[in-house]
Amino acid sequence: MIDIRLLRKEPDLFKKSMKNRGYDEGIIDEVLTLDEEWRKLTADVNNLRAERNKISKEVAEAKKEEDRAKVEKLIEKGKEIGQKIKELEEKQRKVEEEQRQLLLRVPNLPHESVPIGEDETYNVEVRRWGTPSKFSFDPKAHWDLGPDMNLLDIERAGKLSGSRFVILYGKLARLERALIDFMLDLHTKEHGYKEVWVPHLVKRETMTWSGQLPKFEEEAYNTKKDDLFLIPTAEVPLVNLHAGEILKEDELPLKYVAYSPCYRREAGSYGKDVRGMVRNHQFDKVELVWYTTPERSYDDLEALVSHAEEVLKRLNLPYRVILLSTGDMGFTAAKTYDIEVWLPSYDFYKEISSCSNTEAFQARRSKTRFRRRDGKVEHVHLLNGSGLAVGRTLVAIMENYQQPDGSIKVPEVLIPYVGFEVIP
RNA sequence: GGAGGCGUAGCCUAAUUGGCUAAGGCGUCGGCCUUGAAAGCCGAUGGGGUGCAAGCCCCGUGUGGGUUCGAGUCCCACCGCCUCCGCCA
Repeated sequence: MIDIRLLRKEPDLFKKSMKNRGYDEGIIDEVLTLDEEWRKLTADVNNLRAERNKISKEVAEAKKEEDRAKVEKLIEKGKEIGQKIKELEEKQRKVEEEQRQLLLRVPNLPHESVPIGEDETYNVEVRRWGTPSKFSFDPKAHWDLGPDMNLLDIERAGKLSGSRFVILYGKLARLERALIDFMLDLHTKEHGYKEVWVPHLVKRETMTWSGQLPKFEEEAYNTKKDDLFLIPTAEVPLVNLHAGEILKEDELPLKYVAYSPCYRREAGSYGKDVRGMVRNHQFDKVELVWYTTPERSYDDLEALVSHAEEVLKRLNLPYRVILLSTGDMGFTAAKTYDIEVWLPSYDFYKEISSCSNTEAFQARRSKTRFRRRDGKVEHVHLLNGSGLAVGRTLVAIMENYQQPDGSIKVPEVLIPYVGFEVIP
């Protein structure tokens, strides 16, 4: 949710933002019109309520004086005002709800450091690490490597669940589990995160607070009977952990890490990444979330990105970091870095982590605030990032660590976790 | 799933048969005092509207409705927590 007061003061800022993101900017004027109406109604209702409060007091006084005629007269007047209030309140509620529905569809304001452009071609590469793997032989894609050794089963997954699901067996399944463990260990032991185990089903409000709803309902799996949603990322439970709470400035920043499966319908991605396990309806992810203050949130974002990068460095996987342009950024983000890992099957870099500062956008929706040392209460800034997408990390290892004989070497740091050095 | 109980501000706790400003304590912040601190004293400590401002007004007792001139208090629904029973990996 954007700040309505800032919108009143600087509507052009938001119109520009909408345009830069490729949204319809007309919604801003609609919101402002409704806002004006709302303020007028609010003033009117408030005045009437003040009058009613006055009458109520007079009734109490008249009763004490046992002036029955006066009591009758006042009650009559009070009834009249009450009726008027009811009418105006109903109007006000309607306008308010209408405005809320519009506001929930306005994306976050991009930070000034974000490149302006309509799509990913305006993204800016920030840095590269490592050099793309070179092979003395013709490297295979993971969708050939896995099935060849009978460890990745896409056909049977299709039988059970349809397209965009996979089954892993034996050493590959073990490697997936080891990656989760390795990432959690790194972030908790070396980067100071607190491990959290979260629910995978959440309420509609929870999805709304973190920004997935109402705009992206098509993207989420929903259990009709209870109106619960399967989380598309652990970001959802993590950024709502302190909804409605007032945190202390001294306890910030709070750094959380959670492993969870992620469930996504991938409704708008037909024909994209159809082979293998790069884009599945269910995948594992280790997610990093920060609760922090406005003064330091952008420095903290850099730290968060470096924590995600560290995973790739330890695994010795080549990657690059991209600063997303306004047109390519997600709805809730003010600024986003993507980390892309080198995938031989794509002969290019592929997204493996997305790290964003949402500033107060999500916190405003979930009413997550903190009390400053001087007593002032303010919304926290919320950061989130993958550290990393586990399935894609597995893919990257398979493809980058493959050997001429078709086997896959296990990255050094993972050997203690899995207890073997080569797959199969 | 069934029965009962509970939900007040950052925290803890009050509020007559519905009636003046939700009382009090703790914590936090600011000020006075002090060489510094503690103690003590004074003030502030949820959201919104309006106004250049001082200020004025409204809302806020888990959430949403209802009854009433007037609701923390009465009624309904929902959410959450606790206790017990049932079921269950």
